[in-house]
Amino acid sequence: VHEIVVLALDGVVAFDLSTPVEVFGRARLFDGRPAYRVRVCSLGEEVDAGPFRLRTAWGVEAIQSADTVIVPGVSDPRADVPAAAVAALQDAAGGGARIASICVGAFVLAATGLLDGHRATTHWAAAAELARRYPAVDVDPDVLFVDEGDLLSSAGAAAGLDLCLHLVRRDHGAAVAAETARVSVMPLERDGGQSQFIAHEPPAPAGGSLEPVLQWLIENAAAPLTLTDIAAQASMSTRSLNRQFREQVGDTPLHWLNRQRLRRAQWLLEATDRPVEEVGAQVGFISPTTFRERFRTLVGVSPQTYRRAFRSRTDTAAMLAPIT
DNA sequence: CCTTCGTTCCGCCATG
DNA sequence: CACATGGCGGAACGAA
Repeated sequence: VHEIVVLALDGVVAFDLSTPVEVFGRARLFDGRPAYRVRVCSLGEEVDAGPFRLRTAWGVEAIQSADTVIVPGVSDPRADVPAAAVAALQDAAGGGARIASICVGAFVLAATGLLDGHRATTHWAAAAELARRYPAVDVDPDVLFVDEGDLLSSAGAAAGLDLCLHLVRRDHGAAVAAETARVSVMPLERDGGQSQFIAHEPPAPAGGSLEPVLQWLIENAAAPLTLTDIAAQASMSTRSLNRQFREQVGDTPLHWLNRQRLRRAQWLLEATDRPVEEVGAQVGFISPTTFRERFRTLVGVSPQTYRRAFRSRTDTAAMLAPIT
């Protein structure tokens, strides 16, 4: 059984702590057996969790046998991370364990140096501070979570749910993840719709001569681009562009571009009150109808439903975990 | 839901 | 000859 160990440091945010406990703890395989064994460990006897104290049954040594270590946020991200915790996390990573942070848990992870040279995210309000303190970490504040293979990080509290479900999907497939989401009363759309929430595909498939073009595409996604435009930018023929794209990105140019547009649209639906039609127009869909239809086929629900589902869940999160 | 029209994208092949 | 490019045409797809 896959071993999950959650590291509870003093000041641990209860919401972040319970997210992995609940999600992984509820995940079931097809035959009904638990998909994970979940343990919470701590440095000392008791953990100060703010409004309450927590007694854990395991010490940090539990981390050594973990397949995945989860690092929840702590109430003061600026606080020094205990050396024992740093050492334990470094050992775990050295031993091949997967490590994921939730919310400002990214500060703890960054303190180990493991994030150096990697992309990561954290709670939006703390992103600038993280980037300032750890310049070697490539901080992306605009995404729900980042998957760098064995190093993952998620944004604000609610995004921790997405991250955990993402891991369930990676480990046991979409069906198990969907069932877990259902049991946890998560809106389905976030796990049903594929990887639209993953900010960056895992390690950029090297040899990306198209990399600059991709960057340019992302920046100009709002403009009405045609294949010819893109080919011109890449200074190659449309034929070659199509071929290279398939080889390097594994997708066709326009299909990929639309995915970027939809990702941006999701973000706008989450973060703003702009009307659906406006959002569609702003990310580069000429016709509102087309926008709605494409959104639906890729994400699984209509833009309106998506916004509602997201709002209801972040409200809950904001209520339970007003972080920093 | 259907229909029309333009675009995309890929197999095939010539060319560098 | 191995390899990459790009033009051509048509089937499939997307936009309206």
